[in-house]
Amino acid sequence: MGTFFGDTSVSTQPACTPATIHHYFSAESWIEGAALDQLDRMARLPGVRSIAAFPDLHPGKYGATGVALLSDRLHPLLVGNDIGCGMSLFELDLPLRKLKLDRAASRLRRFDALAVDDAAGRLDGVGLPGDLFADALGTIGGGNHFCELQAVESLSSPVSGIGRQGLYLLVHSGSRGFGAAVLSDSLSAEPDLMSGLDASSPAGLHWLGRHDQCVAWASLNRILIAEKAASALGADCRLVTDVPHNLVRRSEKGYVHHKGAAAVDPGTIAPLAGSRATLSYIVRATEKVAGSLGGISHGAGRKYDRATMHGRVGRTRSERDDLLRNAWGGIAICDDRALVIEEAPSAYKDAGRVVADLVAAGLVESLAAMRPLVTYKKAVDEEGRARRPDKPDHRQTGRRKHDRY
DNA sequence: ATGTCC
Repeated sequence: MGTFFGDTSVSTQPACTPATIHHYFSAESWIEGAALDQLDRMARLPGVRSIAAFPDLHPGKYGATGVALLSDRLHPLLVGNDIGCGMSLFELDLPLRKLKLDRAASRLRRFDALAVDDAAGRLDGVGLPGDLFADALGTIGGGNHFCELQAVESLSSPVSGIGRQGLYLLVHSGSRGFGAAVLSDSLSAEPDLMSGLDASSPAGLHWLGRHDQCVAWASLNRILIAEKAASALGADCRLVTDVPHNLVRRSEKGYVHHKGAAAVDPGTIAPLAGSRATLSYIVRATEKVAGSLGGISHGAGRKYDRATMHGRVGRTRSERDDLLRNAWGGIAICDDRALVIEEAPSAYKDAGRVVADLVAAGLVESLAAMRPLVTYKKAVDEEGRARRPDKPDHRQTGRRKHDRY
């Protein structure tokens, strides 16, 4: 399966008028040329009417990430494999003054491996089959996914559910193997998926139905991750806001595809993630998001791709250790050496710059800045295996998949 | 992104 943008067959199709591309970023936000090229290609895909591009725009596998795209055909490739991926913010019933950072970090070190209590019942509770990828439910996954303990660094305006003395969990995760299976099934059934699907065709209806399940699954997944993390800390958590950024929303105008663009409505409170060593933000969408197809940025956006990061940072053990601490005394938990490098804070743009562009465009008001205290990425056990609950290990032979610390 | 290609 090649990536679509290497295929010239579509760009030479009889030209319909390319969709309008709206840029919601300023000259101060550096945008990679490859991402702008991808936007031009996306604007020529069948059925695409208009595109909103946000300041965290960066190149992706099948198209640029950081966009909302209105189309009258469905484009599963533009949503990608992690259907339903999003950011959820939770408030802990544990005050900041009671936090012992080192103890919290050691408790969180084990939390991802905790089993979910009554996964089948929880799936059933949101209208999903009780056996739907139940083993993966409540797990964070890899790549840029995380669960982060945060405190308020500054509060620009009062927000219900957010206070200076509180502690918060920001969870970034998606639909794990489920979304990946949905995309791969669609690719097998329709090799020319780059042309999109008629939404009323059997394949289109099938993808939409599975998509809706992924969105519900991913949302539940973030809740269960937070519940497990809260429980590891001896606390309860309350959902403040849940905002997906990989999905399709139906509108009267067509299908709005979100790829790494938070799906909001006027008034939605949305997290905008920085990195494990920089501030994240809480913003509120304004009325003007109707003009940006209901999209805003969900994070800082990548500045360097994963491959480029190798060699740039983390050459020595001590450099890698430094990558796991931040200026506020915060700690990142990541036993996977490659992930430490690929997700280094310097791989990301400045989330503050992203917020400033969105504010300047009138799309959001900034409510709060949040500092990272403990960022959970991945832990491995003594044998170098990822911590997974109730999973027999089939990888005992050969060398370890991940280097340990 | 992915119980990720063996």
